[in-house]
Amino acid sequence: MSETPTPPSAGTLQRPVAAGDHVFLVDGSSYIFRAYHALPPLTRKSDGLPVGAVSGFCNMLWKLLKEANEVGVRPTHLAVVLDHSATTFRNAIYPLYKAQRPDPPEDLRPQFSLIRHAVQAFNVACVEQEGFEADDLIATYADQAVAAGADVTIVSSDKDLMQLIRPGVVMLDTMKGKTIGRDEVIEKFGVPPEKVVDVQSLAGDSIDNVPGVPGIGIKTAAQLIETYGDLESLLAAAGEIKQPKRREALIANAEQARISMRLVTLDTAVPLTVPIDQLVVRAVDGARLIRFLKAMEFSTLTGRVAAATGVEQSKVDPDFALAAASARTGEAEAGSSPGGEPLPEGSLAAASVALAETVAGLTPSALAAARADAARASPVDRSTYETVTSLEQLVGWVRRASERGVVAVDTETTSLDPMQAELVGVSLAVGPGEACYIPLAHRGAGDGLFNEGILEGQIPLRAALDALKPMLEDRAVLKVAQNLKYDWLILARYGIEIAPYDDTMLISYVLDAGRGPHGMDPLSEKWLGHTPITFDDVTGKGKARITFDRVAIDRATAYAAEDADVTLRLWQVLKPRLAAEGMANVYETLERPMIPVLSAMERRGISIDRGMLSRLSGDFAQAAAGLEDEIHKLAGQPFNIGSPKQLGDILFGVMGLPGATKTATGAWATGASILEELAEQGYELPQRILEWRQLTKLRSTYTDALPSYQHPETDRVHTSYALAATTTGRLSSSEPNLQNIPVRTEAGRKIRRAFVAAPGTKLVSADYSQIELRLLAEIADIPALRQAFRDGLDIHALTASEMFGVPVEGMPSEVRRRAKAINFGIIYGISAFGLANQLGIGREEAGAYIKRYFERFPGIRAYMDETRRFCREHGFVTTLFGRRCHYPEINSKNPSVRAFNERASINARLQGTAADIIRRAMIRVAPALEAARLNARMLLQVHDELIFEVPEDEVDATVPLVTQIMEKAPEPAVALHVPLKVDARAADNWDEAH
DNA sequence: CCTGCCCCATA
DNA sequence: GTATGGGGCAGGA
Repeated sequence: MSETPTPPSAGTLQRPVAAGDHVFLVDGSSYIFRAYHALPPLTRKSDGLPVGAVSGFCNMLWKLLKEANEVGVRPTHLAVVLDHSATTFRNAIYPLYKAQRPDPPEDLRPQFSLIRHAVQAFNVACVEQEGFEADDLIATYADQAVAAGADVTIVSSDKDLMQLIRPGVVMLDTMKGKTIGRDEVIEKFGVPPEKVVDVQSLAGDSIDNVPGVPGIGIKTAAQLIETYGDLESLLAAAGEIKQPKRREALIANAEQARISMRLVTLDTAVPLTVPIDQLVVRAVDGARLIRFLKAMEFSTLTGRVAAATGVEQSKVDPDFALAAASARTGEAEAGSSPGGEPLPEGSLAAASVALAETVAGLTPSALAAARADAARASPVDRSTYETVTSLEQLVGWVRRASERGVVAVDTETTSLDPMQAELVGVSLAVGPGEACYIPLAHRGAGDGLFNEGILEGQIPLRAALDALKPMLEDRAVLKVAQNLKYDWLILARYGIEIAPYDDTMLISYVLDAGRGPHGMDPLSEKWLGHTPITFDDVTGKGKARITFDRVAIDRATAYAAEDADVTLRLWQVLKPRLAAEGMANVYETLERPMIPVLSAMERRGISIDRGMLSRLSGDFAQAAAGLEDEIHKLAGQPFNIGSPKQLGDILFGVMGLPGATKTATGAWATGASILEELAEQGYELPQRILEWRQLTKLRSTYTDALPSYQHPETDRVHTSYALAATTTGRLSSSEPNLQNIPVRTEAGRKIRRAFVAAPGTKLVSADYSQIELRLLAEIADIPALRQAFRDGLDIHALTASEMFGVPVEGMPSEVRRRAKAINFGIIYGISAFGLANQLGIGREEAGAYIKRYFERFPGIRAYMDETRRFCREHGFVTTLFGRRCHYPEINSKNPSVRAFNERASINARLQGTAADIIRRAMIRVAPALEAARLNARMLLQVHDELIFEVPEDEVDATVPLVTQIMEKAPEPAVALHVPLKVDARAADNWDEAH
């Protein structure tokens, strides 16, 4: 590359400016605005991120550095100078200065920090300084350069910089491709550069809100300055001016003109934090630059840079933190299906490789391995954590986060319940060991009566959030959290919507579901070999537990900053594994997008009829009390019916009823099936006990518990969904568990009736019909079953007919019931033992059923064999959408453990695929409703059912929309050979809607 | 006060 | 036979 000589000083950080040098000062801020308006809009192809200004900026910078530029000289020193903040010393002079400047347009905003990344990628100095405008920095650098005998080119067309032009200093308008020198300034202002400020202080500037003298514009100002020499001379001689209006205006606004002079005059004495010597041009690192350009998807420039630097671009991956795959929140599909079928959406195939910040030649798995090694190598050192107590400190951390492009975030609050929690502090980590805690609402460790006030030395909460919000919402800064849904809910209540984001818990879940817990402490142990301070350590536990706002700030810093530190390290270890193990697609399409979906559902909650539950509770209690008397009478003595131990003694010890069996621990078994057996034989006591158990269960678990979960402000019940709790991909619900609300018995359904629609709305319940059986037909590839579903037949009756040779017409219900049990048994990984239990028949008979079933449906036996074989070989099974469910004990020497894992793995493919499908539907519902301008809100998910709250007059429009989304949810990733069927209904309560 | 066990509610 | 969460009891701290 003889055309692109390495600067003589390459590799050194600084070299004094000397005669013959050429200093280029790029006015970054004004360039960005200009490029935005002048260039055609450009968005990144794969996700629509606006990048027009970034593109223009990169092309300009490349030209300056490597190709012929208009000045015909290459810089020895170069800096991109940016405005740091809206407030500068000029606001002290004149508060209205730039006060009415509108916010930058929406699609320009995210480009600012991208341009900072660009400057870094070019290995060019980026200068910005608190309290000064870019123009002042440029003025100061220009002065120093000229003093040292160097030439200066200011890359800008901003008229405010024209005052700096003099021998040795020119401006360069790269977009118009022309230089601006003395002549051009005279053309614009009518005066030479040294008198530009005089003209500007008279003419003012409406855009920057420089007042000037009313009625005097550039032309008149130039004329006056031409005549009188400068502003002061003019003001001194104002009385002599002939035109009365002009005379009066000048006299009346003399002071205003002087203020304007101070506003427009650039400060050439800024105390520079980056000395001019450090602006020396450094060698471009081709790979680094290409990483950035690829992430931006600037293919033309990437090609040029590759050619000029000799870097093979195919060996460089896009910058992981900036690439579309990381920035998106999961709206797109994957590049290819797990089965290898090509899909219409292709963008993610390349992007998932981009997840790793690979250097050229390092494969994703090599990177993942290297990261895992490195994680254990650098120990966690809590002593380096910083407590952030001033806004200046905080701004520094925010800036660092923006520069790095990745930051781990954790919130500390007053409660584990995100619906009740108040923010107490925030911790950040920008690199391993580089972490801080920002206490915001810590109180004294008082007894609750005294020391109530917020401790001093904390940044006011609002100010801190205002400082954090732009970074937390900046699309160029990836936020990493552990169990983000919690922090998302907290921050949402403070008006912050984090984007883009990663969740280490979900990454771990995608990679290792079934291989252990995904909480931070176990993950830290597993991957970092480090034991973090536990929450209990800091807050105590049980009765002695204190809320986090009472934790001493230094202690809180150690705990909270460590959490952020550990989270970032976990992310570094786990994230590369996604690409290496081909799981990025599952994470991005099935996990990450669920965070906002579930957050919204939890935040919304569901309405319950408290009075109805209270009445039910009384009814149940009364009925149970009656049964209790009866039971004691039948038993011949009072005892605790709720104690299985005592009950077993009465039934089998005292009364000597038949069919006694023992549990694993040697106690009498008193489960429902045993009591039912006895009841059928005519014993009255077991029947009464079953009734008593049902009533007391319904009362304690539901009618009494549910009202206690009503939120004090919303008056609704807000469950919590766990995304990483099951091996199969199902969600789980807790506090309260709304996925096990009774439905089978009449008494139970009364509880369901207490889940009601808000006034003016209906509850709509939409559930998949026999989804797992349909997926069995699909996955096991059973043509007869597939066809039966396509024909809309009664699948259990058909199974019975095939197995027992009974015609479907007039089939006895008992025959159909048996076939139904077998179908369910298949889904559960059938065993003769289990089927026998379910049907109340002998093991041999059950075994014969299974044998006959497999004879009739050999494909299903093949499916089960293949699943077992695959799981034994790999330790996991996959769903249709590529989710992996791990069964590490599948090869256990213990036959019953092994058999259990085989059944679970057979079930997991079906249950897991169904879970994937409803997740896909859930992710699509909100955008579809919005597009249709419907106001329905998803409230609950119960594995194969979604419950919505729908304005009454929108029910008719909402039901088909939701049904359609659910039935088509597998598409386009997977084209099923069986139809999915969804039943939906609207009513005033959940029971009638279901 | 915590833990293991039993039992039971759902899909 | 699969997947969960939770309440009450009983035993050990």
